[in-house]
Amino acid sequence: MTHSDPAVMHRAMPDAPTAGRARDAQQTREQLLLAARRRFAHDGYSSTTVRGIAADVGVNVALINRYFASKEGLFEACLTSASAQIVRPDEEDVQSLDQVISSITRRLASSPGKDDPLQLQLLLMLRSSGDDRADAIRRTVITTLAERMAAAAGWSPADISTEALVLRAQIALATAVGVVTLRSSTGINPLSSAGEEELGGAMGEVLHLLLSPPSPQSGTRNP
Amino acid sequence: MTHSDPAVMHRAMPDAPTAGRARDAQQTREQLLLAARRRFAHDGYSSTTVRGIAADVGVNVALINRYFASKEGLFEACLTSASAQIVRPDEEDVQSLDQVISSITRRLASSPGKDDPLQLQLLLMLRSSGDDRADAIRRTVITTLAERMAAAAGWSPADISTEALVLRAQIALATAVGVVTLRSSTGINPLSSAGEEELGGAMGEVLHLLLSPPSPQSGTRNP
DNA sequence: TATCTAAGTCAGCAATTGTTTACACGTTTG
DNA sequence: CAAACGTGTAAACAATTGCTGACTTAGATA
Repeated sequence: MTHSDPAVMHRAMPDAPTAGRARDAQQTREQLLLAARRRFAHDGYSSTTVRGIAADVGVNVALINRYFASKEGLFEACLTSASAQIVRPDEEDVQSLDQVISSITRRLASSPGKDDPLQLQLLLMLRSSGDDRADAIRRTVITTLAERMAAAAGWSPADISTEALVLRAQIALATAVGVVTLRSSTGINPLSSAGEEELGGAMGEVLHLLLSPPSPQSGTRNP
Repeated sequence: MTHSDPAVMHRAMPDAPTAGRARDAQQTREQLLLAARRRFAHDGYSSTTVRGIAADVGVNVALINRYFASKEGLFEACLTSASAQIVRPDEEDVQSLDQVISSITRRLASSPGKDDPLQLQLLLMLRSSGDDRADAIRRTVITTLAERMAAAAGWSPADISTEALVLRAQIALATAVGVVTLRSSTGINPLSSAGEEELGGAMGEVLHLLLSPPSPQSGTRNP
């Protein structure tokens, strides 16, 4: 069980060679954040080592503790960073249902690789470090994401008759989570090799079924 | 190849001293297996420590290496054990679709706790130790499980026209995986606190949509 | 140019973890 | 009963991990 170098499995070269300055704290900080997010999302918290992250970027391990105080702090920074991207304030307004669904299906089926932002962030939100504060962030993001989907489906906190949509939105989100998980964790086929055509089609059906208002003739049925 | 007793009761508390003999290797072996499966499924591979497992059972750590050679061996034993239960040979024949769906929804919505066999095994199949052999087992189990669902939906390896059902079955399985993951990992509501009524209802809709043959008017589709 | 601050490196510590070896206890059997 | 074997324990080893303090170097400034 002697692993040679775990770093080579993830990255071949240091991150974006954005040659600005030779010593740019801001840049290496973001490089560390990027590498950490990838490793945390893909390998989980405890399997990820700070030495591995530092090696990905090509800097010394001590920088992680300098910039993020601890491994836990780096993980939390990853969560808040991903949170800020996944639930953008400028999209606070309710999107249309078809918009939301097509966005999810498209970004979900884009590529089995883990470098798609949405897929990476979804995976990241499933990882737990055991820390209470980090877990709170994860819960908030997941809940907010589901509520946004529910809102697009017609849910309103005031209207009690639409309350069931929150649960249905969370199930819809769970479907996306499950698909991403199965595709990234186990590379089973045909799920992992499915293109946007097949996967997006079936996913669209499911999302429409769950989120479309329970009125007659709902959604597209595509056999 | 030691078959575990099918009538084994899952205990909620860490280790109930089933009074048989003071020193029963077979029994402590199974206790270790049980405790390991819980910890691996809930915490993942690398977060789980052999000392913790041994402490759950109340024995010395060295016994793990004695009975399972290594932590990796214990994990593999958990996988094969769960595999033997989740894909039982006596259910090799194709079940009816409604049977499969109701079974999944019922066992999935039973309890948010992680001690339900199906939920525990699904979580276990998502955990990776990095070992190739263990990953192969995981893939086989997931694939077989999805193919069983697809077969219940009418898939036949010979009939090329039913090929799409495999992908749809894997998406259905992904939904179950996602629900279990979200319920166990993040305790978000209302998903985590949803009873068999609400959760089973929506899950049944999704599974029927994905697995019902695309013929006219299939099943109940109205919430 | 000389200097000062920030950016980064280096070596090592303390704790944890998987694993092994030697030993003790209890059960069976001659 | 006593030897023999199986079951379990205790202590320690080697490797890894997160983290720290002292040191070095690059880049800006006076």
